[in-house]
Amino acid sequence: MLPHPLNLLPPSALTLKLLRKGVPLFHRNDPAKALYHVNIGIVHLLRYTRNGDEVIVHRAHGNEGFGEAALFSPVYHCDAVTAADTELVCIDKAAVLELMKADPNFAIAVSAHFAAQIQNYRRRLEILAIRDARDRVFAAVADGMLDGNIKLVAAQIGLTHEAMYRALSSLVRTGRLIKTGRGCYELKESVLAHQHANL
Amino acid sequence: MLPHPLNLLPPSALTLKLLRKGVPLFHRNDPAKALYHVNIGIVHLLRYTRNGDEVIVHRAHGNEGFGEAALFSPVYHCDAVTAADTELVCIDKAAVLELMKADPNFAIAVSAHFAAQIQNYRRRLEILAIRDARDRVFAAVADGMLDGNIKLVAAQIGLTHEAMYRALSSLVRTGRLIKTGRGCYELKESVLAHQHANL
DNA sequence: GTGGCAATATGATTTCAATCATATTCTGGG
DNA sequence: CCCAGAATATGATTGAAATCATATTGCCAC
Repeated sequence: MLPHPLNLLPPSALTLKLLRKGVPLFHRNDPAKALYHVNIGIVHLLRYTRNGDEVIVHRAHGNEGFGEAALFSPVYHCDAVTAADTELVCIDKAAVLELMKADPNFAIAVSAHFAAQIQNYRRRLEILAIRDARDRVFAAVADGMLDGNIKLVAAQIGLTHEAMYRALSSLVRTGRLIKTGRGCYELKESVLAHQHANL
Repeated sequence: MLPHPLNLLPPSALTLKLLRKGVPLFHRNDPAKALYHVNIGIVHLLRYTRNGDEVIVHRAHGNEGFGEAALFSPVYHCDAVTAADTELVCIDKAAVLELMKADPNFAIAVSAHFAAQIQNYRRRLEILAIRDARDRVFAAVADGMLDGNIKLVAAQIGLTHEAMYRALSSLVRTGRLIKTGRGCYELKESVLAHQHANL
Protein backbone atom coordinates (compact mmCIF):
# COMPACT_ATOMS: atom_id res chain seq x y z
CA MET A 1 0.00 0.00 0.00
CA LEU A 2 2.55 2.54 1.12
CA PRO A 3 5.59 2.98 -1.11
CA HIS A 4 8.93 1.80 0.16
CA PRO A 5 10.44 2.75 2.58
CA LEU A 6 7.36 4.03 4.41
CA ASN A 7 6.00 0.48 4.46
CA LEU A 8 8.76 -0.33 6.95
CA LEU A 9 7.12 1.80 9.61
CA PRO A 10 5.32 0.03 12.45
CA PRO A 11 1.53 -0.15 12.01
CA SER A 12 1.20 2.00 15.11
CA ALA A 13 2.57 4.91 13.09
CA LEU A 14 -0.17 4.63 10.46
CA THR A 15 -3.83 5.56 10.48
CA LEU A 16 -6.14 4.78 7.61
CA LYS A 17 -8.77 7.44 7.03
CA LEU A 18 -11.87 7.45 4.87
CA LEU A 19 -13.04 10.99 4.27
CA ARG A 20 -15.84 12.68 2.40
CA LYS A 21 -15.12 15.50 -0.01
CA GLY A 22 -14.43 18.85 1.63
CA VAL A 23 -12.89 17.65 4.88
CA PRO A 24 -9.93 19.72 6.09
CA LEU A 25 -6.86 17.70 7.12
CA PHE A 26 -4.80 20.54 8.48
CA HIS A 27 -4.48 24.28 8.35
CA ARG A 28 -1.54 26.55 7.81
CA ASN A 29 0.49 27.06 10.99
CA ASP A 30 -1.03 24.02 12.64
CA PRO A 31 1.71 21.99 14.34
CA ALA A 32 2.98 19.50 11.76
CA LYS A 33 2.24 16.08 13.18
CA ALA A 34 1.87 13.87 10.13
CA LEU A 35 2.55 13.35 6.49
CA TYR A 36 0.08 11.63 4.21
CA HIS A 37 -0.38 9.18 1.43
CA VAL A 38 -3.47 9.29 -0.77
CA ASN A 39 -4.73 5.83 -1.69
CA ILE A 40 -7.82 6.92 -3.57
CA GLY A 41 -9.22 10.39 -4.12
CA ILE A 42 -7.85 13.92 -4.28
CA VAL A 43 -6.44 16.28 -1.68
CA HIS A 44 -5.91 19.96 -2.42
CA LEU A 45 -3.09 21.91 -0.78
CA LEU A 46 -3.98 25.58 -0.62
CA ARG A 47 -2.56 28.92 0.33
CA TYR A 48 -4.32 32.21 0.56
CA THR A 49 -3.07 35.58 -0.62
CA ARG A 50 -3.52 38.64 1.54
CA ASN A 51 -6.64 39.33 -0.52
CA GLY A 52 -8.09 36.01 0.42
CA ASP A 53 -7.52 34.64 -3.10
CA GLU A 54 -7.19 30.90 -2.92
CA VAL A 55 -4.08 29.50 -4.61
CA ILE A 56 -3.79 25.77 -5.19
CA VAL A 57 -0.25 24.77 -4.30
CA HIS A 58 -0.70 21.13 -5.19
CA ARG A 59 -3.34 18.55 -5.97
CA ALA A 60 -2.42 15.13 -4.61
CA HIS A 61 -4.12 12.27 -6.45
CA GLY A 62 -4.34 8.55 -5.92
CA ASN A 63 -1.19 6.74 -4.88
CA GLU A 64 0.63 9.95 -4.13
CA GLY A 65 2.16 11.27 -0.94
CA PHE A 66 1.99 14.82 0.32
CA GLY A 67 3.07 16.86 3.29
CA GLU A 68 6.57 15.35 3.33
CA ALA A 69 7.98 18.76 4.19
CA ALA A 70 6.04 18.53 7.45
CA LEU A 71 8.76 16.15 8.61
CA PHE A 72 11.19 19.00 8.75
CA SER A 73 8.98 21.86 9.79
CA PRO A 74 7.27 22.51 13.12
CA VAL A 75 4.14 23.74 11.33
CA TYR A 76 2.32 23.22 8.06
CA HIS A 77 2.76 25.90 5.42
CA CYS A 78 -0.55 25.46 3.66
CA ASP A 79 -4.04 24.11 4.15
CA ALA A 80 -5.06 20.63 3.07
CA VAL A 81 -8.62 19.66 2.24
CA THR A 82 -10.11 16.65 0.48
CA ALA A 83 -11.40 17.59 -2.98
CA ALA A 84 -13.22 14.28 -3.42
CA ASP A 85 -14.15 11.29 -1.31
CA THR A 86 -10.74 10.11 -0.26
CA GLU A 87 -8.98 7.19 1.36
CA LEU A 88 -5.61 8.10 2.78
CA VAL A 89 -2.95 6.99 5.22
CA CYS A 90 -1.91 9.36 7.95
CA ILE A 91 1.79 8.78 8.77
CA ASP A 92 3.03 9.86 12.16
CA LYS A 93 5.86 12.35 11.75
CA ALA A 94 7.57 11.54 15.04
CA ALA A 95 7.69 7.85 14.18
CA VAL A 96 9.33 8.56 10.84
CA LEU A 97 11.93 10.86 12.36
CA GLU A 98 12.66 8.37 15.12
CA LEU A 99 13.25 5.57 12.69
CA MET A 100 15.42 7.84 10.54
CA LYS A 101 17.55 8.63 13.57
CA ALA A 102 17.75 5.03 14.70
CA ASP A 103 18.32 3.41 11.33
CA PRO A 104 20.60 5.18 8.83
CA ASN A 105 19.52 2.78 6.13
CA PHE A 106 15.94 3.86 6.58
CA ALA A 107 16.98 7.50 6.42
CA ILE A 108 18.91 6.82 3.24
CA ALA A 109 15.91 5.01 1.78
CA VAL A 110 13.71 8.01 2.57
CA SER A 111 16.20 10.22 0.75
CA ALA A 112 16.20 7.82 -2.18
CA HIS A 113 12.41 7.92 -2.27
CA PHE A 114 12.50 11.71 -2.39
CA ALA A 115 15.30 11.80 -4.97
CA ALA A 116 13.27 9.57 -7.27
CA GLN A 117 10.37 11.98 -7.03
CA ILE A 118 12.64 14.92 -7.81
CA GLN A 119 13.88 13.14 -10.91
CA ASN A 120 10.31 12.49 -11.95
CA TYR A 121 9.16 16.08 -11.44
CA ARG A 122 12.15 17.45 -13.33
CA ARG A 123 11.32 15.24 -16.27
CA ARG A 124 7.73 16.37 -16.23
CA LEU A 125 8.77 20.01 -16.09
CA GLU A 126 11.12 19.46 -19.00
CA ILE A 127 8.30 17.93 -21.02
CA LEU A 128 6.03 20.85 -20.18
CA ALA A 129 8.72 23.23 -21.44
CA ILE A 130 8.29 21.83 -24.94
CA ARG A 131 6.08 24.24 -26.87
CA ASP A 132 4.95 22.18 -29.81
CA ALA A 133 2.14 19.78 -28.89
CA ARG A 134 3.47 17.01 -31.15
CA ASP A 135 6.96 17.20 -29.73
CA ARG A 136 5.56 17.35 -26.23
CA VAL A 137 3.42 14.26 -26.73
CA PHE A 138 6.33 12.47 -28.38
CA ALA A 139 8.56 13.24 -25.40
CA ALA A 140 5.87 11.97 -23.04
CA VAL A 141 5.53 8.72 -24.97
CA ALA A 142 9.31 8.36 -25.12
CA ASP A 143 9.25 8.80 -21.35
CA GLY A 144 6.87 5.89 -20.99
CA MET A 145 4.04 8.02 -19.63
CA LEU A 146 1.49 6.40 -21.93
CA ASP A 147 0.51 3.43 -19.80
CA GLY A 148 -3.20 3.52 -19.40
CA ASN A 149 -5.46 6.53 -19.47
CA ILE A 150 -4.69 9.01 -22.23
CA LYS A 151 -6.83 11.78 -20.79
CA LEU A 152 -4.83 11.62 -17.60
CA VAL A 153 -1.55 11.89 -19.46
CA ALA A 154 -2.94 14.76 -21.52
CA ALA A 155 -3.71 16.65 -18.32
CA GLN A 156 -0.27 15.85 -16.91
CA ILE A 157 1.48 17.30 -19.93
CA GLY A 158 -0.76 20.35 -20.13
CA LEU A 159 -2.89 19.49 -23.13
CA THR A 160 -6.59 18.87 -23.66
CA HIS A 161 -7.34 15.29 -24.57
CA GLU A 162 -8.43 16.45 -28.01
CA ALA A 163 -5.08 18.09 -28.64
CA MET A 164 -3.37 14.96 -27.38
CA TYR A 165 -5.35 12.67 -29.72
CA ARG A 166 -4.62 14.97 -32.63
CA ALA A 167 -0.92 15.03 -31.80
CA LEU A 168 -0.84 11.26 -31.55
CA SER A 169 -2.58 10.93 -34.94
CA SER A 170 -0.14 13.37 -36.48
CA LEU A 171 2.87 11.55 -35.01
CA VAL A 172 1.57 8.29 -36.46
CA ARG A 173 0.96 9.95 -39.84
CA THR A 174 4.50 11.32 -39.93
CA GLY A 175 5.89 7.97 -38.88
CA ARG A 176 7.29 9.00 -35.51
CA LEU A 177 4.93 6.71 -33.60
CA ILE A 178 3.22 3.45 -34.38
CA LYS A 179 -0.36 2.77 -33.39
CA THR A 180 -0.57 -0.70 -31.93
CA GLY A 181 -4.23 -0.56 -31.02
CA ARG A 182 -7.03 1.65 -29.79
CA GLY A 183 -5.34 4.09 -27.44
CA CYS A 184 -2.03 2.24 -27.78
CA TYR A 185 0.98 3.93 -29.30
CA GLU A 186 4.66 3.02 -29.43
CA LEU A 187 7.87 4.66 -30.48
CA LYS A 188 8.85 3.73 -33.97
CA GLU A 189 11.72 1.34 -33.90
CA SER A 190 14.35 2.37 -36.39
CA VAL A 191 16.13 -0.03 -38.73
CA LEU A 192 19.25 0.80 -36.77
CA ALA A 193 17.60 -0.24 -33.54
CA HIS A 194 16.50 -3.50 -35.15
CA GLN A 195 20.02 -4.21 -36.30
CA HIS A 196 21.20 -3.49 -32.79
CA ALA A 197 18.62 -5.86 -31.35
CA ASN A 198 19.76 -8.58 -33.73
CA LEU A 199 23.41 -8.41 -32.71
CA MET B 1 28.53 27.92 -2.15
CA LEU B 2 26.90 24.53 -1.73
CA PRO B 3 23.42 24.51 -0.24
CA HIS B 4 22.96 23.09 3.23
CA PRO B 5 23.53 20.30 4.18
CA LEU B 6 26.04 19.50 1.45
CA ASN B 7 28.26 22.29 2.77
CA LEU B 8 28.88 20.07 5.81
CA LEU B 9 30.88 17.62 3.72
CA PRO B 10 34.65 17.61 4.10
CA PRO B 11 36.50 19.53 1.35
CA SER B 12 38.08 16.26 0.30
CA ALA B 13 34.66 15.15 -0.99
CA LEU B 14 34.38 18.14 -3.31
CA THR B 15 36.03 18.99 -6.61
CA LEU B 16 35.52 22.30 -8.35
CA LYS B 17 35.48 22.02 -12.11
CA LEU B 18 35.60 24.67 -14.81
CA LEU B 19 34.37 23.26 -18.09
CA ARG B 20 33.86 24.51 -21.61
CA LYS B 21 30.56 24.01 -23.38
CA GLY B 22 30.02 20.52 -24.74
CA VAL B 23 32.04 18.54 -22.21
CA PRO B 24 30.46 15.23 -21.17
CA LEU B 25 30.33 14.62 -17.41
CA PHE B 26 29.05 11.09 -17.47
CA HIS B 27 27.26 8.66 -19.72
CA ARG B 28 24.33 6.37 -19.14
CA ASN B 29 25.33 3.15 -17.37
CA ASP B 30 28.63 4.62 -16.20
CA PRO B 31 29.18 3.72 -12.54
CA ALA B 32 27.60 6.50 -10.47
CA LYS B 33 30.42 8.05 -8.53
CA ALA B 34 29.29 11.61 -7.92
CA LEU B 35 26.45 14.07 -7.78
CA TYR B 36 26.86 17.64 -8.92
CA HIS B 37 26.04 21.23 -8.18
CA VAL B 38 26.09 23.85 -10.94
CA ASN B 39 27.51 27.17 -9.77
CA ILE B 40 27.40 28.92 -13.12
CA GLY B 41 26.37 27.62 -16.51
CA ILE B 42 24.08 24.91 -17.83
CA VAL B 43 24.24 21.13 -17.86
CA HIS B 44 21.92 19.05 -19.99
CA LEU B 45 20.79 15.60 -18.89
CA LEU B 46 19.89 13.50 -21.91
CA ARG B 47 18.44 10.17 -22.86
CA TYR B 48 18.20 8.59 -26.25
CA THR B 49 15.25 6.72 -27.72
CA ARG B 50 15.82 3.51 -29.65
CA ASN B 51 15.75 5.66 -32.77
CA GLY B 52 18.61 7.73 -31.53
CA ASP B 53 16.31 10.70 -30.88
CA GLU B 54 17.78 12.86 -28.16
CA VAL B 55 15.42 13.64 -25.28
CA ILE B 56 16.37 16.29 -22.76
CA VAL B 57 15.48 14.94 -19.34
CA HIS B 58 16.55 18.04 -17.45
CA ARG B 59 18.48 21.25 -17.87
CA ALA B 60 20.35 22.18 -14.70
CA HIS B 61 21.09 25.88 -14.44
CA GLY B 62 23.11 28.03 -12.07
CA ASN B 63 22.87 27.23 -8.38
CA GLU B 64 21.12 23.96 -9.00
CA GLY B 65 22.07 20.40 -8.14
CA PHE B 66 21.67 17.38 -10.35
CA GLY B 67 22.43 13.69 -10.31
CA GLU B 68 21.13 13.24 -6.75
CA ALA B 69 19.61 9.93 -7.78
CA ALA B 70 23.17 8.72 -8.42
CA LEU B 71 23.48 8.42 -4.65
CA PHE B 72 21.08 5.51 -4.69
CA SER B 73 21.90 3.86 -7.99
CA PRO B 74 25.01 1.95 -9.03
CA VAL B 75 24.94 3.59 -12.48
CA TYR B 76 23.75 6.82 -14.10
CA HIS B 77 20.50 6.62 -16.02
CA CYS B 78 21.19 9.39 -18.50
CA ASP B 79 24.01 11.33 -20.10
CA ALA B 80 25.20 14.68 -18.78
CA VAL B 81 26.95 17.28 -20.91
CA THR B 82 27.71 20.95 -20.38
CA ALA B 83 25.49 23.13 -22.58
CA ALA B 84 27.51 26.28 -21.83
CA ASP B 85 30.76 27.18 -20.16
CA THR B 86 30.14 25.88 -16.70
CA GLU B 87 31.53 25.98 -13.18
CA LEU B 88 30.35 23.10 -11.05
CA VAL B 89 31.11 21.18 -7.91
CA CYS B 90 31.59 17.46 -8.16
CA ILE B 91 30.40 15.80 -4.93
CA ASP B 92 31.75 12.38 -4.06
CA LYS B 93 28.87 9.95 -3.69
CA ALA B 94 30.66 7.64 -1.27
CA ALA B 95 31.46 10.53 1.06
CA VAL B 96 27.82 11.60 1.15
CA LEU B 97 26.58 8.08 1.85
CA GLU B 98 29.21 7.57 4.55
CA LEU B 99 28.21 10.74 6.34
CA MET B 100 24.54 9.82 6.03
CA LYS B 101 25.27 6.47 7.65
CA ALA B 102 27.43 7.98 10.36
CA ASP B 103 25.30 10.99 11.20
CA PRO B 104 21.51 10.57 11.24
CA ASN B 105 21.08 14.31 11.48
CA PHE B 106 22.96 14.78 8.24
CA ALA B 107 20.82 12.11 6.60
CA ILE B 108 17.70 13.85 7.85
CA ALA B 109 19.00 17.17 6.55
CA VAL B 110 19.58 15.61 3.13
CA SER B 111 16.00 14.38 3.16
CA ALA B 112 14.81 17.83 4.16
CA HIS B 113 16.79 19.35 1.30
CA PHE B 114 15.13 16.96 -1.13
CA ALA B 115 11.68 17.46 0.37
CA ALA B 116 12.00 21.22 -0.11
CA GLN B 117 12.80 20.68 -3.76
CA ILE B 118 9.81 18.37 -4.16
CA GLN B 119 7.56 21.04 -2.70
CA ASN B 120 9.01 23.57 -5.08
CA TYR B 121 8.60 21.40 -8.16
CA ARG B 122 5.02 20.54 -7.24
CA ARG B 123 4.19 24.21 -6.96
CA ARG B 124 5.74 24.93 -10.32
CA LEU B 125 3.82 22.07 -11.93
CA GLU B 126 0.61 23.36 -10.39
CA ILE B 127 1.28 26.81 -11.81
CA LEU B 128 2.00 25.33 -15.25
CA ALA B 129 -1.34 23.53 -15.11
CA ILE B 130 -3.13 26.90 -15.14
CA ARG B 131 -4.28 27.54 -18.70
CA ASP B 132 -4.99 31.26 -18.68
CA ALA B 133 -1.83 33.35 -18.95
CA ARG B 134 -3.11 36.02 -16.56
CA ASP B 135 -4.10 33.52 -13.89
CA ARG B 136 -0.80 31.71 -14.37
CA VAL B 137 1.23 34.89 -13.94
CA PHE B 138 -0.87 35.89 -10.97
CA ALA B 139 -0.22 32.54 -9.31
CA ALA B 140 3.50 32.92 -9.97
CA VAL B 141 3.55 36.38 -8.41
CA ALA B 142 1.49 35.15 -5.47
CA ASP B 143 4.09 32.42 -5.11
CA GLY B 144 6.83 35.01 -4.81
CA MET B 145 8.56 33.95 -8.02
CA LEU B 146 8.93 37.54 -9.21
CA ASP B 147 12.19 38.42 -7.53
CA GLY B 148 14.56 39.55 -10.21
CA ASN B 149 14.56 38.67 -13.86
CA ILE B 150 11.12 38.62 -15.47
CA LYS B 151 12.24 36.82 -18.60
CA LEU B 152 13.56 33.99 -16.46
CA VAL B 153 10.27 33.68 -14.61
CA ALA B 154 8.39 33.80 -17.90
CA ALA B 155 10.39 30.82 -19.13
CA GLN B 156 9.84 28.98 -15.86
CA ILE B 157 6.08 29.32 -16.11
CA GLY B 158 5.97 28.44 -19.79
CA LEU B 159 5.28 31.84 -21.32
CA THR B 160 7.18 34.09 -23.67
CA HIS B 161 8.35 37.28 -21.99
CA GLU B 162 5.97 39.27 -24.18
CA ALA B 163 3.01 37.25 -22.98
CA MET B 164 4.25 37.68 -19.42
CA TYR B 165 4.53 41.48 -19.74
CA ARG B 166 1.09 41.64 -21.28
CA ALA B 167 -0.39 39.51 -18.52
CA LEU B 168 1.27 41.72 -15.91
CA SER B 169 -0.13 44.86 -17.57
CA SER B 170 -3.57 43.31 -17.73
CA LEU B 171 -3.43 42.26 -14.08
CA VAL B 172 -2.48 45.80 -13.12
CA ARG B 173 -5.28 47.21 -15.31
CA THR B 174 -7.85 44.93 -13.69
CA GLY B 175 -6.52 45.80 -10.25
CA ARG B 176 -5.26 42.36 -9.28
CA LEU B 177 -1.64 43.54 -9.12
CA ILE B 178 0.04 46.82 -8.35
CA LYS B 179 3.02 48.07 -10.30
CA THR B 180 5.58 49.41 -7.86
CA GLY B 181 8.23 50.24 -10.44
CA ARG B 182 9.82 49.16 -13.68
CA GLY B 183 9.64 45.39 -13.62
CA CYS B 184 8.26 45.42 -10.08
CA TYR B 185 4.81 44.12 -9.30
CA GLU B 186 3.04 43.26 -6.09
CA LEU B 187 -0.16 41.59 -5.05
CA LYS B 188 -2.90 44.04 -4.40
CA GLU B 189 -3.49 44.39 -0.71
CA SER B 190 -7.17 44.26 0.06
CA VAL B 191 -8.93 46.63 2.40
CA LEU B 192 -9.53 43.62 4.58
CA ALA B 193 -5.81 42.90 4.71
CA HIS B 194 -5.15 46.51 5.66
CA GLN B 195 -7.65 46.30 8.46
CA HIS B 196 -5.96 43.13 9.57
CA ALA B 197 -2.53 44.76 9.48
CA ASN B 198 -3.85 47.60 11.60
CA LEU B 199 -5.15 45.38 14.36
C1' DG C 1 -27.80 -9.27 -25.79
C1' DT C 2 -28.41 -4.55 -25.03
C1' DG C 3 -28.30 -0.17 -22.86
C1' DG C 4 -25.54 3.31 -20.89
C1' DC C 5 -21.28 5.38 -20.11
C1' DA C 6 -16.54 6.55 -20.67
C1' DA C 7 -12.60 6.56 -23.66
C1' DT C 8 -11.14 7.24 -28.17
C1' DA C 9 -11.16 9.93 -32.22
C1' DT C 10 -11.81 13.72 -35.56
C1' DG C 11 -14.15 18.02 -37.63
C1' DA C 12 -15.23 23.21 -37.37
C1' DT C 13 -14.57 27.43 -35.22
C1' DT C 14 -12.68 30.60 -32.00
C1' DT C 15 -9.51 32.37 -28.94
C1' DC C 16 -5.41 33.39 -26.97
C1' DA C 17 -0.59 33.21 -26.83
C1' DA C 18 3.48 33.06 -30.10
C1' DT C 19 5.79 35.58 -33.26
C1' DC C 20 7.57 39.57 -35.41
C1' DA C 21 8.27 44.42 -34.90
C1' DT C 22 9.42 48.61 -32.54
C1' DA C 23 10.22 51.83 -28.81
C1' DT C 24 11.83 53.08 -24.26
C1' DT C 25 14.44 52.63 -20.15
C1' DC C 26 18.13 51.04 -17.52
C1' DT C 27 22.94 49.33 -16.85
C1' DG C 28 27.73 48.59 -17.35
C1' DG C 29 32.08 49.39 -19.79
C1' DG C 30 35.30 52.24 -22.07
C1' DC D 1 29.64 60.90 -20.62
C1' DC D 2 28.24 58.08 -24.14
C1' DC D 3 27.53 53.93 -26.36
C1' DA D 4 26.08 49.06 -26.67
C1' DG D 5 23.33 45.76 -25.10
C1' DA D 6 19.82 43.88 -22.28
C1' DA D 7 15.44 44.24 -19.91
C1' DT D 8 11.06 46.26 -20.05
C1' DA D 9 7.06 47.28 -22.58
C1' DT D 10 3.46 47.34 -26.17
C1' DG D 11 1.44 46.96 -31.09
C1' DA D 12 0.10 43.95 -35.23
C1' DT D 13 -0.40 39.59 -37.19
C1' DT D 14 -0.28 34.69 -37.32
C1' DG D 15 -0.79 30.21 -35.86
C1' DA D 16 -1.67 26.54 -32.97
C1' DA D 17 -4.27 24.70 -29.40
C1' DA D 18 -8.76 25.33 -26.86
C1' DT D 19 -13.40 24.86 -27.35
C1' DC D 20 -17.57 23.09 -29.04
C1' DA D 21 -19.61 19.43 -31.65
C1' DT D 22 -20.23 14.75 -33.14
C1' DA D 23 -19.11 10.00 -34.09
C1' DT D 24 -17.33 5.51 -33.01
C1' DT D 25 -15.57 1.97 -30.17
C1' DG D 26 -15.10 -0.73 -26.18
C1' DC D 27 -16.69 -2.14 -21.73
C1' DC D 28 -19.41 -3.11 -17.75
C1' DA D 29 -23.86 -3.90 -15.57
C1' DC D 30 -28.19 -5.76 -15.95
